[in-house]
Amino acid sequence: MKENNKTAVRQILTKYLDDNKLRKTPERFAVLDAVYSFNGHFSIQELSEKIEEDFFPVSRATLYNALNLFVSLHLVVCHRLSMGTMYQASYESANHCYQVCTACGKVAEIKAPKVEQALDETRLKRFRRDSYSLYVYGVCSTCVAKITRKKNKKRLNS
Amino acid sequence: MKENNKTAVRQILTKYLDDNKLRKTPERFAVLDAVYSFNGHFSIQELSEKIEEDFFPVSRATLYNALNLFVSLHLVVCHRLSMGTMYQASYESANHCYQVCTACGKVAEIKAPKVEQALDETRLKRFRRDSYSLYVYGVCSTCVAKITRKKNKKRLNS
DNA sequence: GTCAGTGCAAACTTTTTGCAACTAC
DNA sequence: GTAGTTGCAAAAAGTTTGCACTGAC
Repeated sequence: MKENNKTAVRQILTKYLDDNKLRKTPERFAVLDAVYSFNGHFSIQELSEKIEEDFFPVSRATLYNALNLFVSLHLVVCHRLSMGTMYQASYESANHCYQVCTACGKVAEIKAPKVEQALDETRLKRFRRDSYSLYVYGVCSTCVAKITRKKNKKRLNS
Repeated sequence: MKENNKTAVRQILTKYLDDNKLRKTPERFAVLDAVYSFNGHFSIQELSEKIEEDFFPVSRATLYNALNLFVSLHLVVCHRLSMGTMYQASYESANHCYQVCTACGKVAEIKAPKVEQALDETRLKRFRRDSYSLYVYGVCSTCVAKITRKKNKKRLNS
C-alpha cells in the first residue's frame, strides 16, 4: 500500500514535470521518496536528516523548493502550527481533518465524514473554494495521562 | 456593539489579572484596545503601527507578550497562514470557521452552522478536545475579477 | 520595597534570495 | 548548447531572550 503510493506519486510528479517541460532531477524524486517514507507528519529538520541517511544529501534550498512544488501538486500538506511548520504526505488522504495535540505536537488525520458532508453542502458567497483544512486542537490520551501523573506527584509532594 | 466588546474584554482581562495576581499595566490594556479597534485580521506590524498612532508606543516584546496572553484567554485568535501570522479579535465570535483568499490574503469569518453541528456530533477517540479552526482556502470574488482582467489583457497583447 | 512587566538590542530560528556551477534535455 | 536546478552562503523575516530598569501593588 505504502510502496504503491510511492509509485503513484512518482508518476504524478513525472507527468507534471513532463507536461510543464520541467526537469526530472534526482533531487526531486529523492525528496518525494523521503516524504513518503514517513508515517505521519515531519519537520524540515527531520526530513533533512532522513534524506541524508537513507537517500542522498540535498541542500536546504532544494528541500524547500521541492516541498513547495509538492504542496502545489497536493502531494504534501503543510501544517503551520504554533510549535513550528510540519509537513505530511497527502496522497490518498481524502479529507483534510486533523487533530493536533497541543501538549506533544502530534498531528493525526481524523475521519469526520459528517463534517466533510456539511462542508460540501455549505455554499460560500463571492468565493471560489479550492480546499480546506480543519484542525481540532486538544490533548491526546497519552499526554492527558502524563499531565495527570505529574499533578498527582505534585499533590503528594506538597 | 464594538465599544461594548471593548468594555467586555477589558473586564475579562481585569478579572483574569486580579485572579492570578498579575499586574494591570497600561500596556496590556492599550494592546487589547488596539486589537479590538480592528475590523478583522491584522499582522503584528499593523498592530504595532496602530498602537503607535492611536494609543501609545509599546515594544515588540510587550506586543508579543500581550498577544500570547490574549490568545490563551481566547480573546484573540492567531492564524498561521502561508503569507504570515495574522491575529484577530475573537470575543463573541461563536464559531471558528474562516475563509482565506490565497491571492490577497484576506481572512473572513464565515457562518457554517451545519459544519459546527457536525463537529459537535463527531466524537474523537482518545483525545480531549479543546477547540478547532476550519480554514477554507480559495479566491475571493475581487481577486477572481482581477485575475480574469489580467488574463484578458495578456491574451489581447499576444 | 518587591518583583512582575517592560524596553532594548542581541540572538536565534526559519525561510528566501542571489549567484556561480551544474546537468537534464 | 541552453536554460532549469542546485548548492552555498548571505540576507531577510519573524520571534524569543537576557538584562537592566521601571512602576503596579
